Amino acid sequence: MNEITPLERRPEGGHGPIRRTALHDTLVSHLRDMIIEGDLPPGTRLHEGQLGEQLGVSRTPLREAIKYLASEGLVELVPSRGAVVKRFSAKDVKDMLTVLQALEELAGRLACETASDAGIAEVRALHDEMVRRYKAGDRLQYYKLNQQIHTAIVQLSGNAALADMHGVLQTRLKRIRFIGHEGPEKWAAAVAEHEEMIAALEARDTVKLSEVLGRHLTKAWERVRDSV
Amino acid sequence: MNEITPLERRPEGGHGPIRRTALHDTLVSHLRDMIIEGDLPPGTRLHEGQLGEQLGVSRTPLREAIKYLASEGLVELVPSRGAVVKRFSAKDVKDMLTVLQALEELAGRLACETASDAGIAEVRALHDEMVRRYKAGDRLQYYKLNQQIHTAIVQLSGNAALADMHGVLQTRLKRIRFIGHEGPEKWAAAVAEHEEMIAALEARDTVKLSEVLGRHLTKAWERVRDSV
DNA sequence: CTTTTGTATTCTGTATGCAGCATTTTCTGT
DNA sequence: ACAGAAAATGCTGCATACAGAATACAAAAG
Repeated sequence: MNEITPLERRPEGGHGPIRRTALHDTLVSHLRDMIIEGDLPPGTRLHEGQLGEQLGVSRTPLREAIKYLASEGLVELVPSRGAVVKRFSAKDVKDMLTVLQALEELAGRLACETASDAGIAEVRALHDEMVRRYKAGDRLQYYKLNQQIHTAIVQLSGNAALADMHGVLQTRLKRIRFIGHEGPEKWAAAVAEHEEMIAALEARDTVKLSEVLGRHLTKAWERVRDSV
Repeated sequence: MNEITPLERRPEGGHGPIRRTALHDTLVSHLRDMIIEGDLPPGTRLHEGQLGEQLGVSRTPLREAIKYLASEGLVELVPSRGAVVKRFSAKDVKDMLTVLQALEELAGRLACETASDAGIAEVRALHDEMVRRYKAGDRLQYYKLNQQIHTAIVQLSGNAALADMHGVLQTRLKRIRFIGHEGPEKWAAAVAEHEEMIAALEARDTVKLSEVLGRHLTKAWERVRDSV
């Protein structure tokens, strides 16, 4: 929950090739973060004038970013009334996890078949780092690495469409997972599942990996169900 | 391949509750159709000034619609150069079909478990209508009903997220399927597969339905692979 | 004849302005 | 005092205007 701060514009006296990062992209990710991190809770009306002023941007690019997010499913467009941050019911979350499960099972299968050894090693590295963060009790970094690992496995599948769909759902769920702070024993269980995942991946055990990924998400539902 | 025509604005003297359909939605579907039907072939730059004039709309709502479609994956945003209609490689199409297959298998499973008898009857009705069109040799209507049936089955699953993801992929593939005109024997095979699908659904045979849907999409790849 | 550089044009990116709808507040009649 | 209507306010939706970047073209140099 941060303060709403103006967007960082590119430094005026910056040297080097003045890499003009498109405002559109910046705005989109900024708004996305604001929604995920709870600065804009579900149900909030996105007030164009006000929000634009806070971010230091005029209404036009802001509106374009909002339309983009609407297509992504993070906000809802109400005719003549602007945009509202979408609210997900418990069933919505469960449904999303069900689909995510199917997607990750597929990703696991494909990854075992097509991933390079180097790619698998990278995932292993992420995993080891995550375990370190877990042991250090660093929840935020653990959470981020956790997401990265799932994303990385999906990337290993080499299927762009799969990565797309997975990314959309992952984003929609980020907010939920962000608030879902499970207790120590569930947390330990989650880490253990991850350990199994990596082992299966390294052994290229298609069936096993698929199974663990599926189980992992079934449990994920139990871990977040009360937070919704 | 139609001419580019101005958007239909709502009739001036329309009676009844003047249902103000938002221009945004109209524009989005219009552009979507133009891309699917090939009026805007892959690689085409979406020229804001020109396109806006042809459609009778100013640049602002047009740009918003384009951003929306970009998020949907139909167009690509190139910084400082506007938007380009996305081009899908053969691998892209195959990847999309792979994911679609996983999603439809899931949908089939869920539909068998949760669909109402009335819902199944509706799908059956669509199917019968489709067979009629097939026998009449009406390709366009056959094609549309075909898509509707798949969408309907996904709807029966009662999983909104699943329907979303399926819809996005379905839309991206529409253009490919639109051009893919398979020969009579493959067409007949597709219809036969559909018949199996409906039968499995009516019998609520989870395994069978899942299997047929999967097989159907494997064959779909063979049917369109040459069109890509 | 080829290549390079300067200039002009075109298009995108952003800001602002105006009109219409929604909502809220205020006024009037009972 | 309360209900209904009318006015006023605020916001969205769309159009237009302006500034900066990219490209195309042309002229000049090698």
